[in-house]
Amino acid sequence: MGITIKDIARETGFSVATVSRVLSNKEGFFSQKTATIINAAAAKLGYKKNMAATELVTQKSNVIAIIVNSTKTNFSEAIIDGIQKKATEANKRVIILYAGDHHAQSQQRALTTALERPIMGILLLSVDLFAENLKLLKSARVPFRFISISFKDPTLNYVASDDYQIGYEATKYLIEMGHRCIGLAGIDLESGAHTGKQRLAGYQRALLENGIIPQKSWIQPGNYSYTAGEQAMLNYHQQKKVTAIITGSDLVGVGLLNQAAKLNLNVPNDLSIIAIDGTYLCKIVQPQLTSVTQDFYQMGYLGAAYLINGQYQNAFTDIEITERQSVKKRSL
Amino acid sequence: MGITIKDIARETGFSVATVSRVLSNKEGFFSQKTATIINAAAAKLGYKKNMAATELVTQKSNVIAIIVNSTKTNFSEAIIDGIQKKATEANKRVIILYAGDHHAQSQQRALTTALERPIMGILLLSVDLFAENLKLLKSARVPFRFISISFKDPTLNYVASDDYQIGYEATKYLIEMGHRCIGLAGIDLESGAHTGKQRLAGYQRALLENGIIPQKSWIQPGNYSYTAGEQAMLNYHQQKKVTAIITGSDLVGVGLLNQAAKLNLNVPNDLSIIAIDGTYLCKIVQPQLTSVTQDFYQMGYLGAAYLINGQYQNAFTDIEITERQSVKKRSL
DNA sequence: CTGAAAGCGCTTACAG
DNA sequence: CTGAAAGCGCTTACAG
Repeated sequence: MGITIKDIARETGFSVATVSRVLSNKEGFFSQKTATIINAAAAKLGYKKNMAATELVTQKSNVIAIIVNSTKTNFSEAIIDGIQKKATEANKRVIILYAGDHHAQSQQRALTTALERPIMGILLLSVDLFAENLKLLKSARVPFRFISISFKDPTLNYVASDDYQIGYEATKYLIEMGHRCIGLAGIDLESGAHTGKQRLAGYQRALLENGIIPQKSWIQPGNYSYTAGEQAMLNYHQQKKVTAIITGSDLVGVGLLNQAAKLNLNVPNDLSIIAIDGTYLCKIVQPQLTSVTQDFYQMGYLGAAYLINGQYQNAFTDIEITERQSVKKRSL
Repeated sequence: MGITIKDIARETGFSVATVSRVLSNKEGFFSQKTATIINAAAAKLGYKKNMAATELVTQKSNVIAIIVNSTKTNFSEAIIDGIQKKATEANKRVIILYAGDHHAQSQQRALTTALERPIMGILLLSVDLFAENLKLLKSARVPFRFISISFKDPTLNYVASDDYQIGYEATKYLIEMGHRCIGLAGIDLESGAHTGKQRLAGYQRALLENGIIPQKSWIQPGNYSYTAGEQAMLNYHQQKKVTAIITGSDLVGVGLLNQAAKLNLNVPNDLSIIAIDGTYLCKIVQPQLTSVTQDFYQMGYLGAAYLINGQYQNAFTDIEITERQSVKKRSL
């Protein structure tokens, strides 16, 4: 596949060993003079190192594999930017594999693609692995770490927001804004990750602390999608109880918002919404969605750093409430 | 890095040659009986083939590298899905590289990451390469193809929509809806790709065919972004001339829509909008955006097919007008 | 400072 | 049907 060090050796008269040394910059093992000659020849011939060969002999790789869902998780981009930043600083490469929209088979394909070549580690962006795929991943001797979702299982490492805190803060904020009947919509309570359950726990805690008894009907679980938001709104509308809703993602928030409009409900006058995530989606809808904003860039950066440094502890990144236009103070 | 065929050879008593043959399924070169033994051993030891080694010796690769912009091109997902589909059918792997937000350096990093290992080809998703990076790409002996943008340069292959046709159809549609003063916003006229220029040409053609003289002020170029849409709307508002606008992307359309709302303009009553792209964004805003819808999935599928088959012609994929809520018929 | 040689994990003519 | 051997593009002790 093109020019090799052998070609350069032939061209310059040096041995492949020497060529290899200057091309991989083994300081002290060559004179400046021969370096100049060899580099010139490399440039002239358009040499490109075959990293696969290097990885084969050195038995280590400098590539990080990211596995992402192809589902509409509009925040993966920020996470990836954070990873790239850290990777660049540490002189690592990153490749991305698509795991499809929560299908066992495409998950497996992505995993296999990553595992069947030398990589230094795997970062999984909010992909909730099927049991057999988790087993596959564990059986490989490759470090890995989840980003943006967390687990109870102590053998699984992650960098994520503190989802308990997210549920707690969102609820507390709405209570401070005068709401007492507060919905929680679009979170996944069935998943292997305990993201949804944690948010629910934080939500319940905040309610109880303020003397509010959580009602079962206030909770409309879902899979974090736009349609989950639409469906939840339909259900809330039948009950006519809640005055404010926390949505499991921005997309759930937008679905809910648009369904509310169809039902002739005005947000925030008739109904307040706070979305969890805080990506650009919150800013491009009308009214703009108030959100619990997660620091996705930081998640990516930290996740990459831990992977690169071989650190195995978990970490939480910061969250904050970003006030926009979808929550209204309710006078009692 | 884990179990190798040598380990399996030792375990089973066969030579590495035989192990290799059954593991890579060279039909006719082994008995069913030894296959059973070897496969069992491989499963037991948790063997994972090192494809990098295979690629080194066979001098060919089955991985397709996709290079994408990290910019908010919300349609890349559909393209990638199409590519994955074809790749899976042809038993190829795909890896994705992020080229950042139009920075020469991160483009180069993505390109290098792809080129410094064996790959069968490169697919570039709407990435407008800097001159030096295009040169780098051409100097490698790797087939490549652009997707979703087209070029004049005959050495560059692409699969895209016919942008002339897009400009033409969008304009014709608005004229049929009774509009005569029609804006074109957020398209890039400077880029190396001729996407923007083609759309402009189609637009002008449709205007002229209907006896309308194109006005320079009707054209507000930009970089296909949300902010380009906001800015364009501000400019149009000062002029108060156009009654309908074609936007270079869905995101431009949304930016324009929201800016219009800030200016107390009602879409579609005061102003009609048709967006080019037609991704889910058009459906999650209010009012929903009418669009010239591109078939991104098909672009990806076809692009991958051509790359895999070594076909070098260009191709156009279908477009269609999808009517939603942002264009209103204007009675004359 | 430089070269010859061994070896990373795999495949594949060649011989049997 | 199976094995010994050479080789893909690189790196790195070892010797000089």
